[in-house]
This record gives sequence, structure tokens and C-alpha cells, in this order.
Amino acid sequence: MYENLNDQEKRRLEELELLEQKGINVYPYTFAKSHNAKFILDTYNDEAPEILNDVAIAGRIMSIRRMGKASFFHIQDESGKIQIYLRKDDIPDTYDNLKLLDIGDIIGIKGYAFRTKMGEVSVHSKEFEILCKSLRILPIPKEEKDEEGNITIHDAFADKEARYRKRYLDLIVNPKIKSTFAKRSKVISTMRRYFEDQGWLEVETPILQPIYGGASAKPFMTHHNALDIPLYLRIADELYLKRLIVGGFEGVFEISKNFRNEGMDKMHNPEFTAMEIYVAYKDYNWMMEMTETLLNLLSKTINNTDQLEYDGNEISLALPFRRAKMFDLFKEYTGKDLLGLGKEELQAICKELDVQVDPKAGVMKLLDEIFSVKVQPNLIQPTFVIDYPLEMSPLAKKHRTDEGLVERFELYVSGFEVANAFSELNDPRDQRQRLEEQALFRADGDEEAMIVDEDFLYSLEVGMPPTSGLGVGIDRLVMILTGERSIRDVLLFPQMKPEKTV
RNA sequence: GAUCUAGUAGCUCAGGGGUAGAGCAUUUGACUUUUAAUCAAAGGGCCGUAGGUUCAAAUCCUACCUGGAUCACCA
Repeated sequence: MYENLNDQEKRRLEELELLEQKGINVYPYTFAKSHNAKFILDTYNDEAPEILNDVAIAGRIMSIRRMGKASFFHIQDESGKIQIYLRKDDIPDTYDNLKLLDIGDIIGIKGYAFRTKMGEVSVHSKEFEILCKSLRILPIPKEEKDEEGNITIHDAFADKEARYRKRYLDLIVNPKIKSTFAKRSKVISTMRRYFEDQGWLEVETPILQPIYGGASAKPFMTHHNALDIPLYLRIADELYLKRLIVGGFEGVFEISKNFRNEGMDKMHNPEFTAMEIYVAYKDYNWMMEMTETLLNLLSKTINNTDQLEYDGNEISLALPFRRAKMFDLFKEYTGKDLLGLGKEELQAICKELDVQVDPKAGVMKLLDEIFSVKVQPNLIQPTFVIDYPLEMSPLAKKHRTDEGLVERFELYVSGFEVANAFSELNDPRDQRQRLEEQALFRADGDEEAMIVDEDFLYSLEVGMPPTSGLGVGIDRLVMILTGERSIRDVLLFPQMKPEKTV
């Protein structure tokens, strides 16, 4: 049954069997915890230790120091670590069973809190109970505390591959990362509550879609056996959420996974969490205010401040955020007015600016390239980039005054995109024309161009009120708010190449 | 996809053609307020995988596998 065990693991299995031979249930059903570690450490009072005279705590053994007839363990629960003290005099019948415990086992302790001679608040155990035996070895680091209380970690479990593949080990031995995921959870719950408070409705739309759309991306494909049809995993929620605005909801949002069959790097995971929201009778100006208010709220809720540090930069999420027209930013960072320029002119400018481009690239691609290289890295402080060229944005409404542009913004923080929003295109004639253009790009070999979705067009023909929509990349937002540089560090289980044993 | 770089004990790493190394972890013994506990002794390895060069390969060469970094692709 267990064949590839090393000597340490075999010994643990033997210990488990020994405990069972003594009639001990190594995997019992419950344990009545009364406190967690942090509570005891926070509330222990040398003047009145009796208030913690009767505590029951449980956790995973993280260190063992046996001293003959007395032992010190550290156990770790969700809140943190606490030391426990066990003495043969207190538990003469079971003390020897401690020898059959290892780092990684989970135990329950009943006893009282006290402070040791060395000054550490601990729990003096009157009873202990095994709650789970661990058969595998944890990569436990050693912590050294100097006289000022500074902790130095030795032999940290730092191998990124191992940490991502075995996240449970990472969480056990690097408990600090828990706070990243607690913050992630709080970002989502705060956002959800904010939207609900405005009266907007959280909805769920299909992940399996016969026609995918709402973004320029390559999809994952699957197959439904009973219907014998291909289905695609969604790349965006947009087209379904807009149908709901057509249906009469005036504010809908969805927080969900999207899937894109593209490259992976520290900004991209094949599945990622997006929040999309659509609000009727609003435009992108209103949406900018909502977005900056939301981000400011999130930062204050998660980090208690609207200031943050990311990638060595001090970033202020104080209101309002900067708004800058895309073509003004081009002027600012390249010194050139690119508005209305053709392909040859842009190619010449790329050469002059030393921006490498594909010779086949069209006007949009050239603009995009110049933007990514010359403008984007400068957008450290939160900046709404507004008013994009029409061809870049097939679902956005034409600008009310500027020919050739659409009412769109993208929010950049620390040089990367966090949010994307439009005044949504609701003229069905214009929408049909734009999607048909996409179909031409597609026929021309652009795998990411959008597909004509007749039912979506039908819904616009039924009529969608003026609407503004926003999409936020939750993973990137969490990166910003937690200071993490890689998307893998804000995903509990990032996608990895399968391990091959060749 | 390209380039660079890494893979050696459970963990963190050293070794760079000639007997496989350290610290921690583990085992045994001592120790009833220790805390990187300490002291004494012991066990533990397909040196990522497969080929090649060589009298001899963890070490040199080639390919592959799996990471990391940078770039490319990509909202």
C-alpha cells in the first residue's frame, strides 16, 4: 500500500500502528477547541493569568524540544503558533506516547496559560490528544530570534515550483502567505458588498458557451457529448451581461473565472478571475468615478490606507485619479501627435522611436505597440487612459464628439492594466458592422478577432438602454494591493506544467 | 516559442574527472522552564532522465524533463 516511503516516512507509519496497538484512535472525530493561539497570546495577563486557566487548543506540531521528563512543543493553528509545555508529572500515563509524535502531527491540548522563565506565553498541558498523525515530512524552516526579537529564517521552504505544486505545504510552513489570500478574499467580499449596497444584482452566466465573445482572445474548446456540439470556455462575461441589461436589470455584476488559451507568465494564468459590471443609464465618465471610488475603498479596507508601495514605487490611490486621453499621452511621452496617422507614417515613427514592430502590423497594432513601449511603463500612479481608437474597441460606443474614437477607458496602475470600461455600444446597426469587420479580420487569419453573435445582436435590436460596463482583473488588482509581483503568488493553485516521470 | 540559468539526503545548500559532503531534520542515549535547546553516537543518496566521451563521470558533451529570469506572443 505504501511502497515508496523513505525511512522517516516508514517510521511514522510504524508509530501510527504502535499508537493504534495501544488502543488510541489516531484519527478521532472532533475536538472541542476553546481558544486559538493568537487569542491566548494577545489576552494573557501576568496580573491575572487565571482568566486563561482552562483552555483547549489544537494545532499542528511545528517543533519539538524534548528534555527528558519535560517537553516543549510549538503548535500552529490558523491564527499562529503557540508553545505548549508537557511534563511527565502531569501526565504520567501518556507522557511516553509523546515519543510517537512527530512534527506535522495535529494534537489537541487542555491546560492553562502561563509565562515560562524565558518569557514566552505558553500553555501548560494537563491532557493531550492526538487528532491526526502525519505520514509525510514537512519542510519546516528554523526560526532564530535574536535579543531584539528579530526573526531570522533558516532553510526556508523557498523552492517556487514546490511551493506552487504543494500549496498546502507552503501554507503550513510559510504561514505569512495566508495573509495574501485573506486579503484576496476581502477584496472580493468588499467589492461584492459595495455593489450590493448600490442595489446591483450578482448573477451567473454560462461558462460553457456555444459562441464565445466579449474579448479578443483564444478560447479553450470542449465538447458536449449528448448535444454533440463544440462548446467554448468563456473568455469574458460581457455579451451575456448585456443581454441581462436588455432584459430589464439595471445593474448586474459577475465575479467569475475566465479562460484564455494563451501564454503563461507572471501576469497571465490560463484561468483568471474577472469582475464585470454593467449599469444602465450611465456612461464611462460615471464609471470612472465609480471605479476610483471602489479602488480607494478597497485599499482602505484591505490595507487601512490609500497609499501603497509596489515594485519600489510609492503609489497613491487618493481621489481623484488622473485622467488622460490616449493621444495626449502619446504626445506627452513621444512628443508626437499620432491622431489620424496612417500605417506608413506610424511605421516611420516606430523606427524613429526605436520601437520594434512586425512589418505586417496594421495601424491598431502599431499604436498598441508604441503605447506599450513608450507610454504604459510611465503610468505608475493610477491613470485612466481614455478615448481609444474605434478599431481597437469593437464593443464600445463612438465618442460623442471625437471622430474615430470611442468612449473607453483603461485604468493603469504601476504600468499595468487593472480595469477596462466603455460607454457600451447599443446601436445595433453599428454593432453589427463592427462585428462583421471582426469577422473579416478573422477570415484574414486573426485568431483572436471576435465572432458575430447573432443572438447578441438580436438583443441589441430589441434595445439596450444607454449603459456603461467595467471589467476588472481581480488577480492583478490583488497583486497591486498585496505587493506581489507574480500572478502565481496571488493564486492558491496556479496552473503548472504537469510533472512527467520519464 | 527564444536565450540565459538551475536541478546533489526530508529541507537549505557546498563540491566541478579518481571512496558522496555540511547544517538542520531523523534514529538511539542523557536531560522536569526549553526555544536555531544542548551533549554523545548512528542511519540516510539512481548527484533530474537517457545517451555519449573516458581506464574512470555528480563533475565534460548531446538530447530530453521540470523550474526560475529575460524577451517574444498576449487584454
